[in-house]
Amino acid sequence: MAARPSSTAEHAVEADICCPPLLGPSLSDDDADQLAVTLKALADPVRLKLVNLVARSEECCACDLPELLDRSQPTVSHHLSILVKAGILDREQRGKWAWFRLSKDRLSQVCSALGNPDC
Amino acid sequence: MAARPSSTAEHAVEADICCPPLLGPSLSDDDADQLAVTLKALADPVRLKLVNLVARSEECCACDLPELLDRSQPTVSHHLSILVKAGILDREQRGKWAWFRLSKDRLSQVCSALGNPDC
DNA sequence: CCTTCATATCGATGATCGTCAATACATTGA
DNA sequence: TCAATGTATTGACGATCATCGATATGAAGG
Repeated sequence: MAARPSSTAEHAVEADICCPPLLGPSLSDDDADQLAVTLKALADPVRLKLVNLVARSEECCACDLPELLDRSQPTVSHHLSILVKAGILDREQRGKWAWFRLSKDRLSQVCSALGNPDC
Repeated sequence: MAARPSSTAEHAVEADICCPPLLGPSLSDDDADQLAVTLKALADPVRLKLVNLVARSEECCACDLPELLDRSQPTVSHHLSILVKAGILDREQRGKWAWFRLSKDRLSQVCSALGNPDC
């Protein structure tokens, strides 16, 4: 043999109907781009800790975060804006303070896009 | 008032016990770093399409991927090695061809780290 | 061996990213 | 309106990244 390899697994497209798009049917260029944008927003240690802090506290005042993260105020503000732009956090202005909450929908979307492990 | 803001939500740490680490208890620096590494590996459109292709076909020969992804052979090889190093794909050499399969464990880990939406 | 061919590595380049100091903007209270 | 203060934006810098052409590695067949 050695002409051209063919998979030993017969069932090319099978099961996994419950888990679009990553484990499910074909992933379009647009879907891949969009999912990558959201994952990029999460793929940073400082932003993960931000999400974790906000999730644990139900809501967080921006004024506390530079100290908690050991980062400068501009850096924290930068990361917060990325998370808000990605739809992962919601921002609310109260007087001169900015409060942030988790927007759980987006995290659920990412989770199901990665394929529910219970499939 | 205006001395120092305090959250309007009384229950600071609550529920979400089922979903460590992102939505659960405190996320350590090491956990944040490790999760960020895995998410970075996924946070690229080409790599997402790679994972999707492999997942849909049960296994994939590297020889087909440059054409399917419209990328050069070195670029595809580079992305594959990142996914293998991140534990997302498994590599198996068969003769002169390299075959790749999904290592579902790692995706499940990421999914539960992001917090199961069924909480 | 030697050739063929699939894949990996190297080197380079342009783009994006994380970070901070400096500065601008916005809200409050006097 | 002015001073104080919380937050966002700007500008810059070093680091990392995605990409490809050229080249090296490695396996199969003659």
